[in-house]
Amino acid sequence: MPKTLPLLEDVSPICCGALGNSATLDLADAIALAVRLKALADPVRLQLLAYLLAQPNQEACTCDLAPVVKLSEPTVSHHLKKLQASGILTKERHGMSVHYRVVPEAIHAIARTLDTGDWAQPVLNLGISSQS
Amino acid sequence: MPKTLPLLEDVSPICCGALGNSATLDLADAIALAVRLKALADPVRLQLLAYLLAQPNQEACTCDLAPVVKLSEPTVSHHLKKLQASGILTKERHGMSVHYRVVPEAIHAIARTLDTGDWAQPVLNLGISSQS
DNA sequence: TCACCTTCTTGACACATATCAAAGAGGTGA
DNA sequence: TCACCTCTTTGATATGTGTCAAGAAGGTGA
Repeated sequence: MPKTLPLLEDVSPICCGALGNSATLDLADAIALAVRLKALADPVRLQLLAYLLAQPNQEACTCDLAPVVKLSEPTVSHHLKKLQASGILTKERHGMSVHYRVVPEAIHAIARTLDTGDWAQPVLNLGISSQS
Repeated sequence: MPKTLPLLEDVSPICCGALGNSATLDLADAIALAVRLKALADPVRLQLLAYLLAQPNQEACTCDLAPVVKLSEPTVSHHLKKLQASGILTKERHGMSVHYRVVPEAIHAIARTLDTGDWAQPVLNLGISSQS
């Protein structure tokens, strides 16, 4: 304890309102929302989503997506897995290839959550599965 | 070149539609949106925002905010700086203390961008200043 | 000027994440 | 079975990020 000042817990601040510590967002809820936002908060993943949204069925396979973002297929696979784990994409095998499809409700749910400020809401029960 | 297979650029995929590479989201726009989402995509910053939104004027000073998230003041200052740099908060000196205030339009703009899928839009001209 | 308060910056550290090459896994078709 | 295709996992590396202690910066009041 090298300081002579009291610890943070021992003294109440003088400066402002000293508002009654009304924590309005539980840490668990904050983490749940942050995980979904973090899945979106990457330029590569946004580009992948934009491309998928522009497709007729909002779906495409990995080999089509890699050229879109000009990255290696393992890297794209990593990003797709992350989006799928957050419930923003679903995946489905079609013969040799795997089709990823956008779940628009997932994106809308995140947008609505941000818009209304109801951040303690469950956002939408998106399963948050690890992978298929 | 240890592989005998042709490079990705040399061969067109056979699997799916071989859709004409219609890049729908420019990399610069993707980065711009990702920066804003990344500012939101942190549990601590979400808790800080939720607390600020619950205050009468949607503002508070640093010394009030540190206890809310139970972190040191330098750490909270770092998070507030990040939110301010993304245009989500504004800062203002009041005597000794500094008041941070939410810019609701900034959050609404991000939500609307996600909701409409117009990700190449400028989101809102939030200045994205480094700091004051 | 001095003591004090609030806030920010710096430096250091641990941890998370983006990326690729290489190899493995799962499927198709001869 | 074998060759081939698509996709994923693993291992390694580089970069980014959250955190704190220590000290500096900016302001107040005596």
